[in-house]
Amino acid sequence: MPATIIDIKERTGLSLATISKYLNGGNVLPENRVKIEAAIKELNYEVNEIARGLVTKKTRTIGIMVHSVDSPFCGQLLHFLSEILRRHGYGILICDSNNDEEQEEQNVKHLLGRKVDGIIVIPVSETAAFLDCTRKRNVPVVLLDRALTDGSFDCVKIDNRAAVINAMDVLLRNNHKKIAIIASKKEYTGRERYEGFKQAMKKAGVKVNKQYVCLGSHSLAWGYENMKKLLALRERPTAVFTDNYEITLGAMMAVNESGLKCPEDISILGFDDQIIFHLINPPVYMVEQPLQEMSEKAVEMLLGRIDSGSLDQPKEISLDTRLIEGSSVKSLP
Amino acid sequence: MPATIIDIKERTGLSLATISKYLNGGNVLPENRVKIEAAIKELNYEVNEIARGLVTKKTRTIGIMVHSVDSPFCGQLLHFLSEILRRHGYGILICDSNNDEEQEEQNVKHLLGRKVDGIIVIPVSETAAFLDCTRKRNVPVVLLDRALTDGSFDCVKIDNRAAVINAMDVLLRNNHKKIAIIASKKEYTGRERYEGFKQAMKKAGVKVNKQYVCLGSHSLAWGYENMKKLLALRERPTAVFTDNYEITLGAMMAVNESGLKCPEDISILGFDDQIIFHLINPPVYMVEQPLQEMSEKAVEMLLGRIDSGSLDQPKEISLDTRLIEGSSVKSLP
DNA sequence: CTGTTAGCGCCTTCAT
DNA sequence: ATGAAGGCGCTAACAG
Repeated sequence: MPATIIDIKERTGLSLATISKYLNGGNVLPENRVKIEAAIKELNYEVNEIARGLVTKKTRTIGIMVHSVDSPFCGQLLHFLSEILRRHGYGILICDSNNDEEQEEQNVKHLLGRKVDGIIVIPVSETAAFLDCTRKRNVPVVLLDRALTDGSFDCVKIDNRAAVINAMDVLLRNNHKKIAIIASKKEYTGRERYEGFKQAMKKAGVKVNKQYVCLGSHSLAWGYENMKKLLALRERPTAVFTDNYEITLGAMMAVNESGLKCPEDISILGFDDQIIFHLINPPVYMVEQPLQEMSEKAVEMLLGRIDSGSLDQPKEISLDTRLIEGSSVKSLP
Repeated sequence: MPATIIDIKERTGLSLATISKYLNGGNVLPENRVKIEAAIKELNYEVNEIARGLVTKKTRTIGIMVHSVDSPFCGQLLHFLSEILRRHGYGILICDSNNDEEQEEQNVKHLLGRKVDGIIVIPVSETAAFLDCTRKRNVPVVLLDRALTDGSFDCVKIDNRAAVINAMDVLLRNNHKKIAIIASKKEYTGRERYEGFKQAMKKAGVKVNKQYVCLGSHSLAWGYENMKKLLALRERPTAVFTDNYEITLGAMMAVNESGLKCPEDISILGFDDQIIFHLINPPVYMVEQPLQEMSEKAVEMLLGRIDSGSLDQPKEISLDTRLIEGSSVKSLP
């Protein structure tokens, strides 16, 4: 049985109110403060956050829903989010949506029942229906990495189109024309990056060969298969833009396995910075997302809503990315 | 303001007790059940788990502490754990210890303050001191993957020595004698697997060359650097056992970069099954851990303790591993 | 099967 | 600065 505030009341002779005040950072006579602190130590007292939550209506807990815990991208984001939230005194309740919209919907309910103060979500769904109940309950939500097609929620993401346009410049100024893309099709990020790809090509006056456009799933397998396919084409592309970590990795493997060399035989431009891409040979040219900054902004926006209860117009923040130089792009004459 | 049980009491004219009973799966007259269900739907009522927790002293929440969220191994485990616990109606509070013992200690306190019903931990620390407070508070703990040098807690892990001995047989029966090991030094798993390595060598009557023993950190860099070092030796080993995912990956990169070929020039035997090892060329011979089974056992043990309040002697479960055939081992004459 | 009555541990007015 | 009392939303005895 853990000690309660009553135990320390009896131990110190003070009233509940005084102790509670101390616990919450209020002013207490120095002598009383000493007494209380002694009692806390001896009794090994610890605030019962549950009881506190019941009366304050704040659990100091943030729910985090990720499309897949089992993904390095989410893992890194979770790492930052958890560190930042801890610094603010918040705990985190993590839910794995497991790339499943139904699960995602259940997760929201689950978090709401647990009275989280707010929710950060890297969504699976593309529409906002699953978030309706957070509205009714007035629980603030911040979208991370992926925006939704409808509904208005705060959102922190990167400027995907600009990132791709900027990155594609590397290929274009090295005189690549036969440029392929392997990307995910349904996700917000995949769609946006494909847009960026098309815009970059258009601006450069380079025609997009339909055979070079491989839109499918966000998976290593998709990257692998399609790179194989591209390499087998009669008119092989000279460069490939790979849309995310999984796809890039799969594509690199396909190249290695084919006996061809990157960048001599094919150039690769990737998205997402994972340590592995620095270490393999050649190091990959890629777009780095500011994961820490994204996490910080997301927390900042969420806590802002929570603290102020503000219902202002939702904000959408698009952060800049950085292009990391590698040796995976060949310069063409 | 979410609806409370009182709102539905007024809406139905029933008493709190009846409604509570319904909420907890008790028997209620069919007509009342209908009334209650209607009210719940209309009022959009949802049990307040906080209030419930305050009285039942159960939060139906399990704390999970991992040495690093940002690691594929932990990510996969989290995936399974979260799915299994959800099935049992539990939520999870995840803490990232970030490979830091101090953080780990704070995490325990944090979880205890949040009154989790139990804790599953993949520890950073090697001794059990940081878990003392769980004892005082009578909160059950299950260790996962890594045992501690002292203290007695339930523990679910694999039989590391047997796994390595079994795996090493592949190298030995293919007539490898110059076998190196790159492993982590401090961690429980690293130590155990090194033990297994030595035993296997001893049993086979093969002497361990000290130059071939690289004990250090659990990191990609360690694998990379040491494989480079091994490849540069005058008397290069013919095979290398790599202790875990990160090290194996680093080692593979070093090989690729060196221009040498696996398995022609050097054979590799890895630990931990990650999809990437199936896809690279050559697919890696490796030990697969039964992550799902580990997760299930851990949950089972923990919920067992929670439900029964039993304080029986802690149990240690060692699961069997599976050897996955690859093409990364060459047969020597 | 249903209703009444106490709390769970804490924070928050109010007085003092 | 401190104390006394009431209540957060729910469940757990009881009694009927």
